[in-house]
Amino acid sequence: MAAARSSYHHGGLREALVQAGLAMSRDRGAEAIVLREATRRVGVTARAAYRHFADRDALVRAVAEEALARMARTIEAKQKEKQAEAGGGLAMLRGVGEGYIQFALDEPGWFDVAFFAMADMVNPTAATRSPYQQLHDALADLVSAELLDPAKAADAAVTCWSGVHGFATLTSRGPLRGLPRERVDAHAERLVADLVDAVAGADRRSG
Amino acid sequence: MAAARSSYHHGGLREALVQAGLAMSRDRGAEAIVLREATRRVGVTARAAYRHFADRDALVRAVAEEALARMARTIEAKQKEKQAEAGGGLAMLRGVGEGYIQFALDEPGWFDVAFFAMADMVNPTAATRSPYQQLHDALADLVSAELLDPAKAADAAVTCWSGVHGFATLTSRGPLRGLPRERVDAHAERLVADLVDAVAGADRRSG
DNA sequence: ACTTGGATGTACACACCGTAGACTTTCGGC
DNA sequence: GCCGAAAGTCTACGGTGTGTACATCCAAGT
Repeated sequence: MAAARSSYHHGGLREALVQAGLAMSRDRGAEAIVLREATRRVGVTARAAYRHFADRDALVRAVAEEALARMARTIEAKQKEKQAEAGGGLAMLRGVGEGYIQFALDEPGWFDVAFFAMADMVNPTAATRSPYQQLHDALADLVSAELLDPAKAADAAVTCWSGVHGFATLTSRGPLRGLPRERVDAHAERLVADLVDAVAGADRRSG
Repeated sequence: MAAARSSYHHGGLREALVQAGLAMSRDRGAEAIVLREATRRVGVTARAAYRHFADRDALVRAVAEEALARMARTIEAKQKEKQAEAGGGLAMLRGVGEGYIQFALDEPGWFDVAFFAMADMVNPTAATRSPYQQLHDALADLVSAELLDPAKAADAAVTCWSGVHGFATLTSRGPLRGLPRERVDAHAERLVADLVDAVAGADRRSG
């Protein structure tokens, strides 16, 4: 069922094409995903792809969903790591931010593709756990722990997402991509700490 | 000299192609810039473009530079507006943030293209005034006014740029693009205020 | 066991894109 | 007025997304 057939019926074309797409986009991002090349790698005619995807864009979206899922896994791992060294809801939120950024830096191409899937991510479409949902869960925990005013949760989400996404974009494929990794990591840690502080420390400061 | 000639020599092909590129990218961003279509609009053979641009990418970069210049003008206008209602260096910094975001929302396509030019923007390449430089100038003013610790200026730049760029990306062409404009504007104002406060208010809070 | 229908791939074709080499027209300086 | 360089044209090649028509395979039903 999973192995490559020697003739005619492939057996798992859709999945194979997504894998090919992941390989292509890993280095040079979403625009490097080309349908014909994907079919070529899999060993099938170009037109065969259209049995599984309406058009190239549908392939890209499928690849994007997989990339997004991997991103979510990176975040989850980061959260576990941080929770171990210093627990609490704040650590979970920091994990989202740092995991988000780490994925963008480690896999800039996939981060670029994943952004496509984020477009439909806010709605409950995706069954997979998404970074957006991970952010919301972390903020919800903070609300439960009375570290965050429920009325300010939505604003907090926007603030955190914006800061982290902007930093990730600028440093992974943007103008700041030239910076040495250690310097970027230092910036990231401070940035995330500031964001978490601004969001969850608001009650303490201004009441 | 600037008007379109009736035959053979165009007179200002380079500029005309950039204009065509701006028109094409206005709605659908950088990937909508197609070299052949540009030459077609200008009324010239495809190959003619190569007298002025090494390849398509060079065209895109040229368009990006123009888009970036327009962005800078939007920011400048915003700064003048804000400075009138409530002066001070803080108003200048707020102007950068709000102008940046406003441009992204008003001209999402050009914002997308402009990002290409930002890549080479940090270096002193561009003669034109860039948003990055406007940000740095505003922060420098704050340092002069002793509202910002010089040692923290670099961090402040990263924090502001990340927050504003992320928000602009998410709301102009990203997952948050569906939000009604008034809501986005409200978020933007608060976000920028928070950023400015976090950056220039740090001394007051933590000393 | 044999047919049969729907899913899956194939063959071929088309328009469009970026780009290259060789040729032609025009412009500016002597 | 000539002539070299600059600016555009013509033709062509490989690559891409996508459409129409056909071939093949698998599984179910009698």
